[in-house]
Amino acid sequence: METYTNFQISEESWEQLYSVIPFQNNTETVPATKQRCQANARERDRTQNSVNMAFNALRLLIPTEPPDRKLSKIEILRLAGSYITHLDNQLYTGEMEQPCLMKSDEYNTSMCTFCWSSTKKTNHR
DNA sequence: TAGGCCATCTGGTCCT
DNA sequence: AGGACCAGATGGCCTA
Repeated sequence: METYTNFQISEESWEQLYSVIPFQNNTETVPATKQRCQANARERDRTQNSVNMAFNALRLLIPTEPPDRKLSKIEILRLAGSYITHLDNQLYTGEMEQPCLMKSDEYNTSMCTFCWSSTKKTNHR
């Protein structure tokens, strides 16, 4: 049994589609399928406009080296958590005099990723 | 080629 | 009832 749900179908295309797809019962199956496709479209829209935009916004707040480094979603979440910890450390230890001691896996140093990143920025000036 | 990542679909649950 | 949210499944793309 083939499925026809992997298409993005515009509202205008539905009438055309009804005549092509061999639905068993046009009065019941088609409206249900149409509802499903509408739900799919909403979900697509939600993922693109809500979830992904939120990830993009969060990404902009995370300093990396290089700054435009591509991060996956899981990396964004993990680094955001690390960054919060880093900022928390900074809050309690004062300014950048004392880099916090979280280990950076990324650079294999004893300095945390964000202290490392801001040190590199400073050195470039 | 295997593994990671992502978009999309789907059905279930919750909320208004 | 309909929409939002969520998690699991699936298939495609990319990279080491």
